[in-house]
Amino acid sequence: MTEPLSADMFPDADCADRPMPFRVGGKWTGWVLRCLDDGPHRFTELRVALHWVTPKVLTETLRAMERDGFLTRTVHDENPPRVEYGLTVLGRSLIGPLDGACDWARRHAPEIAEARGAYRS
Amino acid sequence: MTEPLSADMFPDADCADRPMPFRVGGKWTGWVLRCLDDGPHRFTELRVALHWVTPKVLTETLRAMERDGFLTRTVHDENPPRVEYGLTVLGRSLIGPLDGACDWARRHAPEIAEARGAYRS
DNA sequence: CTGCATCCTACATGATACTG
DNA sequence: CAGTATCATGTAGGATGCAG
Repeated sequence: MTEPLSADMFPDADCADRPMPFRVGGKWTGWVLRCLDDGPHRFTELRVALHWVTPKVLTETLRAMERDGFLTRTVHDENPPRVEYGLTVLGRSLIGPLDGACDWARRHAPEIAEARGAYRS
Repeated sequence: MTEPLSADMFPDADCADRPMPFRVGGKWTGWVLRCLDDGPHRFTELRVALHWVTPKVLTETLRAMERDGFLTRTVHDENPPRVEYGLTVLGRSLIGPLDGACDWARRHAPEIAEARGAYRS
């Protein structure tokens, strides 16, 4: 596990641009869950995968998820410092409903696009 | 169908106060879905059930849902005017994932509360 | 590398008053 | 009844720079 995360893990056409009526926590919480699904990863790895979110926002997201028990933050006492974030059992349990929401979005995105196109006034 | 909506349809203790990491659309979208699940209802009925949301916010929510094809707006040409909002098939299909999210929240709310209590620093 | 401090903008939400 | 118009506010999200 813990293969390095790809910067193209979330190509725009397939994720951000699709009308997604569901939100999990903050704007980035769902994506962090997906990033950590295969094992722990580091701060900068997450930054790259999440299209260079600003460190402030990423820190806030991670702190909130840690506070709610969705992930753990592990500091390895090395130089240079290494910090790893990994999902807890509770955090992992979020992935089921998250998948349900994503499946819905995948299946019904065309209908939403059509409805928006047909909407006038 | 279309029994009048109760003002206590969403008692605070059971909904708004529970930590809910999921969001469907805007803040009120999920609650509108629940209100319309049993059939069409009127603007003011929705206002009452949703704890007297301001008309501006309710209008914005309903317009957005209409635009995305989740509900239909029907104007009955009477006096006084009567407008009814009802779910489309697409809107109804949102209820499945919504239930999944709510079930998750119900089951794991205690763990989140515990994690928040244990969180220090 | 990690992530805090500061400042800033945009949007979501809301209160209040008014109209056909 | 079913909204619209206007104004106000809080918070999420982001840009930039600096520190351990």
